[in-house]
Amino acid sequence: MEMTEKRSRGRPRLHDGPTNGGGVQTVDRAANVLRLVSETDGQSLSEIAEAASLPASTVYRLLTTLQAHRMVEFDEHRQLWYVGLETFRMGAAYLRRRKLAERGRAVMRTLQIETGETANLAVNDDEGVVFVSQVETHEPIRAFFRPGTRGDYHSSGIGKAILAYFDETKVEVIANRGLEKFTDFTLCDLESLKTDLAATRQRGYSIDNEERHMGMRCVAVPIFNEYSEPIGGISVSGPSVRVTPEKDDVFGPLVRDAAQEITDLTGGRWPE
Amino acid sequence: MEMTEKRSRGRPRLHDGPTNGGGVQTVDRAANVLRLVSETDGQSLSEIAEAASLPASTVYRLLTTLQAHRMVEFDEHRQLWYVGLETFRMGAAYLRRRKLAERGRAVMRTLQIETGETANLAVNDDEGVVFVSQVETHEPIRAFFRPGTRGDYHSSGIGKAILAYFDETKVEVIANRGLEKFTDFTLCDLESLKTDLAATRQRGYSIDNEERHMGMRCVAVPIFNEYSEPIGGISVSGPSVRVTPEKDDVFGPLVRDAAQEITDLTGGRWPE
DNA sequence: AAAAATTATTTTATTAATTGGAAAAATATT
DNA sequence: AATATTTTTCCAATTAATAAAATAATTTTT
Repeated sequence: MEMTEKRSRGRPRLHDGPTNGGGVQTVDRAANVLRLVSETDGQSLSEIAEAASLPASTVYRLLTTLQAHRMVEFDEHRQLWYVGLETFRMGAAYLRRRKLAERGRAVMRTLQIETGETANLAVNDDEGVVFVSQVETHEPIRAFFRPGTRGDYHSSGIGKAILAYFDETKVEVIANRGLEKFTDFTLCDLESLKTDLAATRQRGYSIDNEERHMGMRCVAVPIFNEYSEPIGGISVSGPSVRVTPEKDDVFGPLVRDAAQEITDLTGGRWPE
Repeated sequence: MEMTEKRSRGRPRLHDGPTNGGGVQTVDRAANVLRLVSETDGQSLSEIAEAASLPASTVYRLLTTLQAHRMVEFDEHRQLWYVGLETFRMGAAYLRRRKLAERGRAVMRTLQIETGETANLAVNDDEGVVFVSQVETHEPIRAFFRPGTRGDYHSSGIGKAILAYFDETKVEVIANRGLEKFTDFTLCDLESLKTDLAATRQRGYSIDNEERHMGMRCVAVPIFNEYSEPIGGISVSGPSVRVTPEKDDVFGPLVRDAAQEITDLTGGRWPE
């Protein structure tokens, strides 16, 4: 299909991507500080200043400004800075947009019960996938991701499910950025990755066979938007002693049905 | 056991609250813009500029700076701005430690004073509820739980408040594990339990009418997570001579307001 | 078809606002 | 007691953000 003639009003940008040079320094710094605060569980002013390579007085003013917006909070007791409720509130709007997590929740609960294992939902951006929601199994040994956790495309079940529906060139671009090795089974070269993606398309679901964490397997399927582009995916994950290769062709179709349902619920279109 | 009057290091602040006037204007504006973008489902530059009462060129530069951090994204098709994945990611850290007990503490103190009775906070796990925090009444006769105490779903006020918002099938699964009898009033069969849960949903709070300990009553309301799933609850409990049925429709709404406030503070969403 | 209106983006002169060093005020450490 | 940290405030220097205006595209009106 042709490009959907995306015609902007107004004067077009010189540089197509996000503005690289022409940013507002102060906001740039504030965003960095906010990210630093969100990445740790409580940090002192001096630690943040150190990490941001900025004078403490500057960081202090940025933090108090963000605090006025409740985007960060300060624990008087421990004298540490944390990310605030308002940042969470604004971020939650991201999920509301497609209502992916919201609408997917019921489907994931069903999937969790059907398989007995933990169900996960993640969305993609340029960098990789971000886990957004999880319905946990009741088994004592379980796969656990915090919401907001990042994962690479090549080393996660959902990531590989998405890659399988990307252009070949895009896959190559991602591979050229480097394929980090996490376990003995991680696919670290373009060749074996491509083979795996072809197999994924063939069988209709991807398999992460201890490629990110030893002893953990998962089965995943992508979710598509209205242009049949993959925008995320769901998976069922658990310890390899329970999520065995023998179960793949039971779990696979279940995950696939769930992904189709979520795609449907969010106004997406399944490819052909 | 008052505030552990923890003194800050460093020079003390003049104005104790969050800095109101002394913020960084640019960051202040950027935070406003981000909030505006997050509050609507796609806005054009001029709409945002209008809402922010700022010149379009200024807002443009703020937006592109936030875009470089992936905190907002721009839909080329529709020419509209949306919240970005990175805002979600950073906000998700707010839930890392939900700090339910910590954040609920102030609300519980208020509830204790309003009712004069002991306020309790519990969270659910697979087996039942676990009491994690308590603000005790000053009355000599009081309900006491040691933090970490477990309670069954069917025989505690908070447990029943939570059950009332579980799937019916999940309730049945729990009932099938057996409903232990503690007093003459304990609900030991699925039928009467279901009736009670329906009444709970109806009135907006659950009542434990000497169902666990003779002579003890309590009124409870659940606390919800961001998907409106119950993750715990709070209650007011005391001897049935003081916590009489006549007081239920005074205590009920008070507990409910408190639960709503804690839900809000911890990033949860009240169902519909 | 041409003109006018609308919208987004870039450029640039102006100056308001940010900055960061240093001092102050408290606690922590030796 | 003395010294070292840490947070917060203050302030003069000047950087960096601002907003108006220009530009370039599109859409609507004439």
